[in-house]
Amino acid sequence: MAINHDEIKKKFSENIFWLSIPVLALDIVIFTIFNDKLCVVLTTRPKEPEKGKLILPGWVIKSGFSLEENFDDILLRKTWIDGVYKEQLYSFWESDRDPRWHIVSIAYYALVDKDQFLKDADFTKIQLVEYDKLGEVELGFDHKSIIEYAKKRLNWKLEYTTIAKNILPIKFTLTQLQKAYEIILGYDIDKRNFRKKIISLKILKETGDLEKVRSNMAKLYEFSDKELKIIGIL
Amino acid sequence: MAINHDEIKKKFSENIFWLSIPVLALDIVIFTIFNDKLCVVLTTRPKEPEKGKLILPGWVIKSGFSLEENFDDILLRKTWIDGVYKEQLYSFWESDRDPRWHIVSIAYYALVDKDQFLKDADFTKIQLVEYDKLGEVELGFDHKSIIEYAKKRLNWKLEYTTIAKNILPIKFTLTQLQKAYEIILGYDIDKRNFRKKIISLKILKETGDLEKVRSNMAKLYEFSDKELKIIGIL
DNA sequence: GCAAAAGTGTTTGGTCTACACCCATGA
DNA sequence: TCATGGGTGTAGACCAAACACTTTTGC
Repeated sequence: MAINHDEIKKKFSENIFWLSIPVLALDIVIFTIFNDKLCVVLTTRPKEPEKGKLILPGWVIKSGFSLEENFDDILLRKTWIDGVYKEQLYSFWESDRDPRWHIVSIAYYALVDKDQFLKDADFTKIQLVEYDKLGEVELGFDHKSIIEYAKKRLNWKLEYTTIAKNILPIKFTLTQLQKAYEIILGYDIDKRNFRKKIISLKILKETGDLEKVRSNMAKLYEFSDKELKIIGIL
Repeated sequence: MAINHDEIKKKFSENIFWLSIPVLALDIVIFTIFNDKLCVVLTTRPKEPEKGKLILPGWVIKSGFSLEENFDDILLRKTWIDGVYKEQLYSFWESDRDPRWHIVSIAYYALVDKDQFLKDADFTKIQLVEYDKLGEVELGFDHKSIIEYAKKRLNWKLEYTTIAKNILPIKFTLTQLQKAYEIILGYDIDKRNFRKKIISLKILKETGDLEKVRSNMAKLYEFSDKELKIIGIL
């Protein structure tokens, strides 16, 4: 990769650098399950253009810090959430965001358990919007399509990996797990088949603890592997 | 996404802008099958740092053109290849590439049929390296890990989509198709099962043409759908 | 006549799907 | 006593994997 340093320096000196290369931003699609609905964390755009519309938490990427570090920094400053599962999604060309320069947005998506989210989140800065009701709100820039892209990836990851653990508490019942799948994927799953399949995959281990659910005691499980495993779940 | 224009402008005026945001580059992993081997297109880094090492074709992204347009431009200028199947792979933080600024590389991978490749490519600028022999050459920057990442994605796409058409000529025999799968995936496939499966998926149609292969006549097929289809192949 | 590649079916084992009832207990 | 959710097994359909021989013709 040959970078023409001289040309870039020349453009600097002419103060037109900001026209010749795009600015890099990082936007985050944070999913959580709240009130049995899949929700997305959004914030309100404070200034023109698109002032007042809902947008994804994001910011300009700073040099000197890796993408991961930029992610953590943006997440913390924008939402006060700390330490979530994250994955890079795609880089989008957002040419219309600002007339003065072009922006490339590196989009990430993140999953967070509701309880951790409620504990940490700063609701003066952010709000939760149900995924199924995104059509009813006004989203800024092309953030709607970024969220839809993230949702597709999430669906796929649910079906083929153990990613579900990142949207659940550490210990959970099989019914909770199944419900998370049904909420996100949007269809019902047969209870017996689901349990048989999950158990046969040996991705969970019993914690030994029980939780009282209404009247019965339900076994609490946890994922036996800390790492994400690629394995056909459904 | 709140961009702090004032802050950025201030940094411009101080001429330290190039320290505060990273430069965006685009690198391309081009795969083709040559001599029954999966190969990658590489070029030689012409200057320091990493001078003389093999690197992926790439260049700094220009504002004013979309990522796609930047891709086409870089591909054409660097290899003289025109019009290939491409897909965005991942964005990598390449902090060590140049001490003076940080680079984010948006990596793409591309597939090209050998014949189109040979017709177009400018071999004074590029060369082919067998994927399995990448360990024997010196690759610059972190391009080895980018290529490995691309290979994983390619494997997955082969198994679950009709992407194979982009590395084959338009018309091909079932044996050619099977061979492409074996070369890329790296293991043998049962001929009868492969044919049964492929035919049952109805992703191919007979062209009516035959090709003389040694002594027998083999039916030539083509993909019936122009678009990439997501469907479990293997 | 032999090497090389095309083409073609069947059996078997495993996996997925559909489906229904009992139990415990809090209200 | 009833509403709620936990927990369990089986039969049939479908799919994947293993496996071998005949045909053609260039050399």
